[in-house]
Amino acid sequence: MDNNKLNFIEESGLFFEKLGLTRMAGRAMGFLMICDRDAVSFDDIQQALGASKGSISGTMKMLLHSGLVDAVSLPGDRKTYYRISRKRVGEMLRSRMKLFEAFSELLLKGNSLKEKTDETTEWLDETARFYSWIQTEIGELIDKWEEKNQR
Amino acid sequence: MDNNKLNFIEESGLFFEKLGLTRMAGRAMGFLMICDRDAVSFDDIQQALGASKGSISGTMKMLLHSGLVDAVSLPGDRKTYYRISRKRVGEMLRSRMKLFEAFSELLLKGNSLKEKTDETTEWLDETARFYSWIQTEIGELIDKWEEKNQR
DNA sequence: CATTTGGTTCAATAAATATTGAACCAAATG
DNA sequence: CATTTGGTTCAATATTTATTGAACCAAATG
Repeated sequence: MDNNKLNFIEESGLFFEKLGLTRMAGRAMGFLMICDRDAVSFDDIQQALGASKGSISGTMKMLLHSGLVDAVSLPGDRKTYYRISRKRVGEMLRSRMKLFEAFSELLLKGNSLKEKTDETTEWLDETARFYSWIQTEIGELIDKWEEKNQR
Repeated sequence: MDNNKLNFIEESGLFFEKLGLTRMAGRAMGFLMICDRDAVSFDDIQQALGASKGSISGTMKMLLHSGLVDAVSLPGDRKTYYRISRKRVGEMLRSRMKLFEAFSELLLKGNSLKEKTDETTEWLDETARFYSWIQTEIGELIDKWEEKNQR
């Protein structure tokens, strides 16, 4: 494969690793992005990434589970093909928003354990309100985008 | 220490671990949140978390570097004290927005490597525009919050 | 019903990361 | 200027996580 493409795949690996996926999953995403094939088989991916079957099997399962990738099957073909999920663009971010709500809750729980009222109390409270608020607002932004970019 | 507090500290450890910090750094954040002391010394933290000096040293350095924690010094006292950063609430999120811009750029780079125009091309383009757009919008939301919650 | 295909599973291993603990250092104190 | 304090540094170790590869399995094919 073209060297630029190989570099891109590695770059993608490192990027998704920063988001908490494995490097291999990030590579697979990178490959799916640029491979110029509509549906990519297990074998194609294994070849392209030069990894073991076991590793690809685990990787694709986690990408499917996380919703980043869809499986596609074709009639008269036992292989499973993979492609980047075609669900609405904001879905990925929407699911990340759950973390914000969880953060907000953690902060409130922290506050409830405090025995003194001080500047930290205030910080905990404001930060909790901030994350809870902005998570809702971001949800609305996502809706707005999706309405405008209707399928 | 109270058992609820110890549990909270562990919970905080796990939460921040999900965000990509170390568990120990998350524990330190948890402790700083609920310790009911304005300034907490290295030694206090080490005691509370039952870890080695080396581990606490590295942990506090990374929390300082990431901007989550501030160092405080007191006149006539050589110790360094630590507390949760008092910078504006949205700063933490604002810095995360750089990831969105980076994601957008990764997607565009991917697109530039494609040789065919297909549904993936479209996805890459729309998703890149989405993340770039929403990152700006979120920046504005943060501004709005900070204006309303003026210090 | 034997063989091939398209994987999955899992124990072993490799690689990456976090933690310890001892040695060390600079600044403050006696 | 010797000692104490408040750490830092770093090699060794422990822990966690990812990857391999061989054994395995079910469904499709011959």
